[in-house]
Amino acid sequence: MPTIKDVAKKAGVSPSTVSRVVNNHPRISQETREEVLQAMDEIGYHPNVIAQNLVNQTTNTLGLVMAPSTEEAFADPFYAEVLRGIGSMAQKNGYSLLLITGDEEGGELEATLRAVRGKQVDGLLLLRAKKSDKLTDKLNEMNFPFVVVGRPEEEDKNYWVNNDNVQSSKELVEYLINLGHNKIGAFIGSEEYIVDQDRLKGYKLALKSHGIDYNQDYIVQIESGKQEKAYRFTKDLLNSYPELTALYGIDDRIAYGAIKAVKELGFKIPEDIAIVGFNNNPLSELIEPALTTVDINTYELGRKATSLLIQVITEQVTSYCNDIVPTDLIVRESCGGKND
Amino acid sequence: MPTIKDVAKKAGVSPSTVSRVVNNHPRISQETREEVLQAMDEIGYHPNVIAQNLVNQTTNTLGLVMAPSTEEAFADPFYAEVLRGIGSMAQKNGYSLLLITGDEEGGELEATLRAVRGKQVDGLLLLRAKKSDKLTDKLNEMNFPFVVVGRPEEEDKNYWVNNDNVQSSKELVEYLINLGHNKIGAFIGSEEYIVDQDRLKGYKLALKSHGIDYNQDYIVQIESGKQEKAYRFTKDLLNSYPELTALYGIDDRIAYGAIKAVKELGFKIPEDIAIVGFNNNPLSELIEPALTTVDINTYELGRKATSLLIQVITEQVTSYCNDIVPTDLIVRESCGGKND
DNA sequence: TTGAAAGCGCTAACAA
DNA sequence: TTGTTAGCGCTTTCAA
Repeated sequence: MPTIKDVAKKAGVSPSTVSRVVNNHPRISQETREEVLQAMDEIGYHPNVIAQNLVNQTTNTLGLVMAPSTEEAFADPFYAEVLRGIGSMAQKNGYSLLLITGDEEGGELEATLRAVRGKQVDGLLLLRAKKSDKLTDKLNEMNFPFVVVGRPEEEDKNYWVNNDNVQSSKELVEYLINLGHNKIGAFIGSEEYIVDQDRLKGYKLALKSHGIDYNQDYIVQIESGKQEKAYRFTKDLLNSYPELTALYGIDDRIAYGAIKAVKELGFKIPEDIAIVGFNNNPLSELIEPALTTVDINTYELGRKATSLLIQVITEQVTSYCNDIVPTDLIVRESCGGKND
Repeated sequence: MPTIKDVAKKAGVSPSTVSRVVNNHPRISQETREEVLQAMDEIGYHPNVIAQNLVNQTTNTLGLVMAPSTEEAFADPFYAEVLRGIGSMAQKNGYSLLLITGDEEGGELEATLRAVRGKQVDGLLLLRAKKSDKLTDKLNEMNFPFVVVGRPEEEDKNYWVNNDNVQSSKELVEYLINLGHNKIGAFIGSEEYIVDQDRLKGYKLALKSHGIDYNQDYIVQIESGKQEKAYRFTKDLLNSYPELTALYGIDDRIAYGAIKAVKELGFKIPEDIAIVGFNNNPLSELIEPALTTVDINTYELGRKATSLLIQVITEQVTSYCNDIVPTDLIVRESCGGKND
């Protein structure tokens, strides 16, 4: 592989001159520029990016931290969609993407620190924020640029991009309430995840603002995406609390499990039981009944997060800020009320 | 950020000694090793990976070439799943993953060459092979290590990992034939993609071996994943050829579109029309009726491809070879015949 | 406008 | 077992 020296020799100039034409340095004569370009072309020269990275102390690469494990990560359409957005924006700005995953629970912390300390990335995108996150603490301590996709615990000590989960969850539940439901079972994720807690908060707010008492018994904890569990839990829940007329799944896939269970129990959807989900999984319009859910605009989330990160890296933004991506209530058939 | 020199100074040794303990060089006394380790710890030293890469002329990074554009790529669960497999194997062997995508049609060629020439990756994984692929030609010319996921045109001039699409497609169609179908409409992708042509070949072989005439009119070209189109094309197809009793989608998502159309036309599945898909999309067991399809073991495909690539890079394998990952026919409800 | 020289942080002969 | 030295391929100051 030819180096900058080879080009220099061929063109009869110094390596620094070649470097200048490679980097479009302005103060260089048209003549030499052309000679050098020709020489580069003739011997098939391409700059060694690693060497550039070393001397420039920058890599034009963004790290993508997927929590908690690759295995789960890619199985979730949320990731696929947010990756689309990230990829599109990164590319547009000339950044590469380095995937960072951990092999075990929490393994991504080590992997991430290695990439950061090893100077392999200029900044990080953290997908899915945990409530107490050692990684964010550590990164802040190191003063390393990163953007959280989701709302971090310390809202004003981080850059982040998120949906307004509280508000959209509230709207979703109010939609149910307006349809006449006031006993609504809900499957919510672990306390560890902020998204889940935000959505639960929205649920509570909706009840409150309509003067409906919150009943802890109607809330079932579940890991997001665990359809099989949702299926079983739904049966348990409806057996224990036959007064329920609606079910709220923290994730569309949870709702699918619920739908299956409800049908098997012989109830009709939406006549006997209304069901809503969250995230607008592509399948939700195909399933029967088509699921009423919230579209969280995942693609846009990815784009905005990436754009913000690049601004942070290039110091176009210097004080903590965030961006809220709007959501859309997608009314389909699982609650009736299509005309609402 | 402390460098190797700082550690050397602190520990009272030379930089090369520090380098040796970092790299677990054997010939080093226990004493100095410990002193150095302690010094590293005290000043918080971590090797600069970029500098290591430059001097070692290797990056421990695999490039992932996603064709044709990020946007489409991540929307397909195939990618998500194959990424899982790749990620798992890469991690296990200490390799990082660099995502390479193009911003326009064919843009990934440029992006890939830049990464290769820039020495950013040690090898490449090409996802989804095109029939005439400039990239593979170019890479072979440069003698750069890569593995194709899918079957490349020149089978014995590349390393590749694939499913036996011809055979599994044949089995799928034979399954339909055994159920009594002999007029089977099929939605197949562009001629450009080898996967699609292989599956079409399997379709033809199945008919032939059962003495059924092949009817070109029953074959509709479609881009894989285009559910909306499949929906429209299905209506057209069934209107034009009411004699059809079964539909074959090159991709489960195509089948979803077909299912929707068939239902709307008032036909029953599987009683009036049987439907099969391909790829075993996670949604296929949820849709109604649950879709009979072929599981292509995408995760394993990713793992095997990565493993092979690493072998090629480390020169454990030096002559062209390939690996076939077995598929499984997944019989669900969309054709009846559950007991077959 | 161009070149010489130093240096980014690391590794590896070679010598001691 | 350890240190000295050169060099990976590039950029950039400084001087011309």
